[in-house]
Amino acid sequence: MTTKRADLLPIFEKFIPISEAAQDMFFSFLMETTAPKGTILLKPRQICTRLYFLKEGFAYQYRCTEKANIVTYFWFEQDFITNLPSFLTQIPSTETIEVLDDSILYSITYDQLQLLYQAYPEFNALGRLILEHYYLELANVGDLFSTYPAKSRYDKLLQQKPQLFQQATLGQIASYLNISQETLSRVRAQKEIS
Amino acid sequence: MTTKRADLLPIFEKFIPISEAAQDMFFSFLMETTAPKGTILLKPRQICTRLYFLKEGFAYQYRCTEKANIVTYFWFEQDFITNLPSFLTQIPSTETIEVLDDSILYSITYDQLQLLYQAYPEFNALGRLILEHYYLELANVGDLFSTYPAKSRYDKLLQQKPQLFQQATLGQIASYLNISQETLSRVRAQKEIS
DNA sequence: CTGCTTTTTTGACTTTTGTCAAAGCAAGTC
DNA sequence: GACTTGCTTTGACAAAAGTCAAAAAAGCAG
Repeated sequence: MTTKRADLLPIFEKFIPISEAAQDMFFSFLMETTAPKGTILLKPRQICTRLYFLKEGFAYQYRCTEKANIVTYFWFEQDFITNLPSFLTQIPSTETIEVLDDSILYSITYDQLQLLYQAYPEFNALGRLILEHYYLELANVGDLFSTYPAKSRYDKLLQQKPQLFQQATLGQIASYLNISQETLSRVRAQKEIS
Repeated sequence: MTTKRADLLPIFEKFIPISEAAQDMFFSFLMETTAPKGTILLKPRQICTRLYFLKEGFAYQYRCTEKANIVTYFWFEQDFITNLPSFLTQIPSTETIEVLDDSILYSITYDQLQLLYQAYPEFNALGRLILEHYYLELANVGDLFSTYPAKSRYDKLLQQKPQLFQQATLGQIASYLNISQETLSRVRAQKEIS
């Protein structure tokens, strides 16, 4: 499908050029799916076998605890979705990935990716560069959480991911920020005054 | 130096085999340094140009704020030390890396590493695998910080990194856990009773 | 052993955040 | 327009953690 190529190639090329042959193998593996709002991409105790590219839509990840669901990540359009801890190690995930809006996804499996790594060394460079990108992303999230108090965390997130506040509910955002919904509400009210 | 080879090769081989030629290039770049306790490996506003391997010793990273220094990472023997955000992007660091015990370090520069990536594709695979390892490590740290309350964080860290409690002061550990030293002290006292 | 310094603990009090419960708002449906 | 249903805000109170100050304990040098 030419549209998949048109969607993904520019993203790859931002990192590193990929040979025609490698591209062909990659796109022959790539699967397109539509996922209606509420679709679960990964369940707890399940091994994450797919790496998704979110062409269109919105998704999030959460961990179920006795008390509540703790939101741990959000994905927007053009993001690569996967539970990296489970995907990289191929051990069961502790988290759930759920689609929050009707979405269009492209995906390949872990095994297919390993074949690509073996067949085309340049794919290792791409994998490394994309991983570097996600490492920096995660480091950024870590930064967010070392911030104190609640209000500063809110401000930082608002600045870093303004889109989030238009797509997620305040309950989900509060959970992600690791503060109660009530505290988030009060923090926002306070904000308006100053 | 044969000793560097003996120290590092087994670690590489755990991930992926490296050709003789690639090894030769790598070890020709590798520099050995001794760093007495208190040595600063990276200062804020400085670009992190080196990737270190901590053969022997103990080191940590902290961010200076108006109020205090916030500890953000610890490294033990056999760890790779670098400020990845600065090293990967080659933009100035916001953190300080300091050696807490007399240490022996091996290191290569960012530019040397790029030469290795270009000259030997297999190095990309190694880079990717090591990065995967550090991603998982960081995800783990993130996990630690999503834990609430203070006592649970302490328990988790105690379980995950018992060595830490023998090498770092409680003040440093409290800062790393993002709780006050007094709270950490009380949490530990509480622990003894039960 | 003795005095010094550094680290850790304890106490009293304050601030921040969480919890529970109820009320307010908004969007969509009949 | 009235009625669900889901999301957000507000209020009252409780719990957790921070701060400041001082005491106790542990390490070290002479």
